[in-house]
Amino acid sequence: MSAGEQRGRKPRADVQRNRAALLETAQRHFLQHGVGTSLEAVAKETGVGPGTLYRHFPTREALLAAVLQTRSEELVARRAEIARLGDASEALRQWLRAMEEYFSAFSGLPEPLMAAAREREPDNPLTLPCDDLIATTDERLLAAQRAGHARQSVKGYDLFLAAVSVAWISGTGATDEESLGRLRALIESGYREQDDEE
Amino acid sequence: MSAGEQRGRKPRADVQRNRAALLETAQRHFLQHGVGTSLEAVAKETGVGPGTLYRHFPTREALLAAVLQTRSEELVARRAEIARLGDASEALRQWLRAMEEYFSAFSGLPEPLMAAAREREPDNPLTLPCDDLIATTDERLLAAQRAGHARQSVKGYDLFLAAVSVAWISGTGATDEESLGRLRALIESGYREQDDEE
DNA sequence: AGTGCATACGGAGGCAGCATCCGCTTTGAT
DNA sequence: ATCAAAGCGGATGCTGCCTCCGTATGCACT
Repeated sequence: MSAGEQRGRKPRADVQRNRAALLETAQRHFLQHGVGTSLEAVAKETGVGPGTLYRHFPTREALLAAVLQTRSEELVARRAEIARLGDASEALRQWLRAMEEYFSAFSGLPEPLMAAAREREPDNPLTLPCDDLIATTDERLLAAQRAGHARQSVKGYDLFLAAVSVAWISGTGATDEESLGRLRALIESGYREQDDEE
Repeated sequence: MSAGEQRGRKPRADVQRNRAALLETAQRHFLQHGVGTSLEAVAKETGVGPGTLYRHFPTREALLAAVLQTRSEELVARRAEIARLGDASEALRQWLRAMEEYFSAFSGLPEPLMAAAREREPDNPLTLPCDDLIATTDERLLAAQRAGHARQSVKGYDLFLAAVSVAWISGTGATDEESLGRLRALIESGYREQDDEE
């Protein structure tokens, strides 16, 4: 299945192999050293030349997007689960948390993510995920607002920004989990409708 | 005045001249290109060698701290004004805003600032300002809490983090002033005591 | 199996920025 | 005018980015 049009020749075997190996190494390096890790080092450790890396992934963002693919799919799955929740308020809370975790996958991820949100050039492979996330946030927020659980003055983009912020702070490593928890609570009590006590 | 002990020789004239010129150029470059600007370029444009720059300011952080000196003094002055305000709630609001503006002086400033807050090594010249700001935030928050204007569960450090976050987002340039305003409002309604309506 | 060709590889190399070191100049004191 | 200390600045080595092109590799066809 899958191949819509593999006109002519069958793709070479080493291409897939190298691509997979590069993704593997890149993920490790992103995890250990953040998104700013040396691409040259990734290539070397994979056992390929820099040229091969750059042919497969022309920019750092492209490599990043490819490495994030798995996590993106997880997030989409989680979104579907969350959408089925009855409690709109709880759904919104969980969705914000899911986004935050996604943004915290690698240290320094929020920067290129926000850069992608800034420049509306569609050649940035991180732009598409972003748009999608903002749209989903809007959906969950609207549902919560309809249920009277969230202030009308808040916009989905605001909560997206809040989630990115918390992820950014988390990535700086300057803050313990306790402070992060209080920050999340602060944001939550910021967007909640006041009569929404439980 | 000033010179407590200028034992032996009078300091050379070119030292002060170069230092001032470097600060001037550096401020311009930080403003235009953010805190990551090329130090080599700063030196070249000032008309001195790289060695001279690094002798005066051993690290990027040292240069940054020196350039921020003026703004730090302004912030201290503003803090004194704010401390004189009768309304503790308004004082807290203004102080948070003042911090945020300080952090937004140059694009990318929040990163090294948080890094300074993380590593407790005192050789980082940005650490001291940070500590001071957090302490002041605590003072303003405590006053607001005593007046019943802020939730007891909030800590000064949380609001410090919130201010840094907004500055960071602002620095990414991905967000218009309107969204930033809503984000500030969200934070404010997050730390305010609910019965504090006006 | 052997041949030919498209495709992909990889490393050399140019570029930019960081940070250091050391021979030489400038400066203030005598 | 002279001297020594203090400061200067550029040459230098290093790391990382990214490109280009000669070469090796794997697929298809015989």
